[in-house]
Amino acid sequence: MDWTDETIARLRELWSQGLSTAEIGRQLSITKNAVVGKAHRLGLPPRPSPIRNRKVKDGETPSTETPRRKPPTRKVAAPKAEASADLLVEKTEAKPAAVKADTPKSAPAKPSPALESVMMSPPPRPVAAKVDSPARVAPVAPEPRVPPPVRPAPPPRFTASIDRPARRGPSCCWPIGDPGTPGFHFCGATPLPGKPYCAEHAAIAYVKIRDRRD
DNA sequence: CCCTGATTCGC
DNA sequence: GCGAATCAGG
Repeated sequence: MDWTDETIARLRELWSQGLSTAEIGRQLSITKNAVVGKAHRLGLPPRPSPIRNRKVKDGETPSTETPRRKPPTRKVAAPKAEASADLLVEKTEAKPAAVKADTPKSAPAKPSPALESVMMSPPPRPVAAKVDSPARVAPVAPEPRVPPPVRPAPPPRFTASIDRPARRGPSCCWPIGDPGTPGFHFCGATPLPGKPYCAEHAAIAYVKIRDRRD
């Protein structure tokens, strides 16, 4: 994976948006492992893990709770046939679980799974018109759809850090270019009141399905 | 089983 | 530094 500043920026963006690692990976055409790994290396704020923290309480009794970690049976690649009889099994290195005090980070309000699903799942990309469903005529919907892949969610409290347009305040988040190609950016124009897109892109975004009159 | 993120560790 | 393999919880 070529982690250019561009891709990293997008990773951070998607990560901050609360997308799942798998979802980010799909958009970046990489595996979720790569996403998570890179995110950690970048020091991105960890998001609520599905698994419980091995220990959140500092005053726990290690008597019964021993960091029983399964011996990592790495078998990623065929090991070299260097079998030195000298080195025997004797390196039983027990690694105590890191008992670092959890950082008091206030939990960011993350969008509901259902909500983010509804705004992420069916993304007929306005960009990179890839046709995977030939039968995409018009599912019936009296209300304006939100096809753009990027979330129309309100901008997070992060005024900086992420690749927000230079100008502050609301900006059109219509994606310009294909997410995954250099030069990708958001429109950034002044959006319509109450809309995440500018007038130009809102017209595209909120396409009326009832275009077809039969 | 599916999903999720976290961690490890060979490369 | 990278990420597949693996772990582990829901």
